[in-house]
Amino acid sequence: MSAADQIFAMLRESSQSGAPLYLQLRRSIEEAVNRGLIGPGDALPSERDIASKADISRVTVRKAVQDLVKGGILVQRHGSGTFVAPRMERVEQSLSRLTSFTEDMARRGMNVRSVWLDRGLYAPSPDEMMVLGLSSTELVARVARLRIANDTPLAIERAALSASVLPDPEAIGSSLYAALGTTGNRPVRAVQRISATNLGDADARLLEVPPGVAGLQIERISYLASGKVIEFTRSVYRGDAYDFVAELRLTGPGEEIRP
Amino acid sequence: MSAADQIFAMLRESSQSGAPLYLQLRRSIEEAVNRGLIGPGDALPSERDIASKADISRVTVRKAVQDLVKGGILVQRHGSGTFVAPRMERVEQSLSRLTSFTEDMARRGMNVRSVWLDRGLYAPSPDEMMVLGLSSTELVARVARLRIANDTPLAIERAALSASVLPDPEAIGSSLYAALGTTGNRPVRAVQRISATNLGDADARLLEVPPGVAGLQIERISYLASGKVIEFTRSVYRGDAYDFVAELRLTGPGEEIRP
DNA sequence: AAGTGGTCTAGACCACGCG
DNA sequence: GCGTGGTCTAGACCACTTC
Repeated sequence: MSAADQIFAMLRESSQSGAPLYLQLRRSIEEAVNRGLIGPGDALPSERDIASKADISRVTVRKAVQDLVKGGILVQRHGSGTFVAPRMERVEQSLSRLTSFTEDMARRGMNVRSVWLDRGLYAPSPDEMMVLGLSSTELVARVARLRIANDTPLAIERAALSASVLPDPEAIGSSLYAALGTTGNRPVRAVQRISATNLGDADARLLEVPPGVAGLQIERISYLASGKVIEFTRSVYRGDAYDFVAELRLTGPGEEIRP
Repeated sequence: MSAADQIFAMLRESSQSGAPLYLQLRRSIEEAVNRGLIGPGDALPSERDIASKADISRVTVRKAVQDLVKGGILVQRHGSGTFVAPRMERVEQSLSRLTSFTEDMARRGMNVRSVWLDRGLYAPSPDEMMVLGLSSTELVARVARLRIANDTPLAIERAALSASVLPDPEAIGSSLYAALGTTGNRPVRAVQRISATNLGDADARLLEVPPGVAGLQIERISYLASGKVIEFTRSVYRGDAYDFVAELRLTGPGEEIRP
């Protein structure tokens, strides 16, 4: 009995449950993956094969499979087939220290590179005017990068700075902060806001995941020692590849704590 | 021209783009919402109406609408209709202080309550044995709560503690930490790991969101002053309702920073 | 009872990949 | 060329809400 046939066996067992067919099928496939009957990289039968063997329509098979693709369990390659998604080892990043993406990854023995998505001077958006304290006649420097580790895209970083501190975005080498440091504009403090979002089409394509999977959305505002805002960065991280780690402390004795 | 008709106008304009029909329709609806032509709470035409007016099949309409539901733009109520999702004001939570959910929300003037999902003593899972340092003959106390603010479910918290520090989980009042404090077992420090995930059916139902929307998954390990692990909590937060805020600092002078 | 979303079907054509 | 996933159709029945 082939591994994939286990799926059909489980399906038959659940066939009197009254649950929708696509749910029964979805659970059967999920079970087969969780039990290791089919492992990462293995191919599933084609949608048409599943449909005919399980005696359900291809539309219904697709609904089950699509759900699992969006959940990151399966991956589909147009013209090629449907496969169990490779297990992704997650990367941890500290939430209490300003660290370098490049160095962070290098310390983990990962091969890192970036792709420029955008570098230039623009008229500021209302958001940027507010946060960076720009007037509508000033310009904003935007730099956007796709961060890649071991050939896996991990994050999209879109930074905005006043053009007065970064008049020539094209001149940045591999490090934005190094460029800022040469003019004494290196941030010493930042505040980050983290939330979850379903990735849109554009971001999903860049990060090589199906649209709709969960991602971490991060807004960072960086400050100079003087307290002036220097940088406003909006980033999107792959939810399946990233863990952010934070340490919580009691700030004083006698503090009330009831989580 | 009714507000909803704007959708069809936009659809006709994009009809020569060559893009898939469901994408054209999805974008038209998204645009109408973003431009405020239809606001939160407003009803969309029924799937059948959209299908006939736009001269496409209902299956295709459903694909477009489903995508927007999973993205949190629309909500559907079985038997009632499809509506623009109400704008959710996000709640911010600090990532550097151990704070109380109840107090945090009360400070914001929100009405808070919890629903117990589980309270009891169990044989520990391998995870729990590892983290809490239990042997397989010891028991683990599990307490799980659904956190609700202003009648909106915000989070599911599932805590695990050694039964030796919480022998009677049923005896907890509204505050786990208060119960721990009476025996001198109140944590003073915690480490959190944050990631993003698509919510599964069970969690999505509890949080009253459609399955598959993005949520924040948080693992917290809490420590006593002695350094002993006291609590292991796995939580799931609604991604559309929560922002976690962290402050980053340079830990010392001369530190390398190149994000 | 009428209208809504939820599920399901059988069949079609297109776009992509692989040998 | 052949098999794969990607899109689309027209029609059906069920389950739920609302009147």
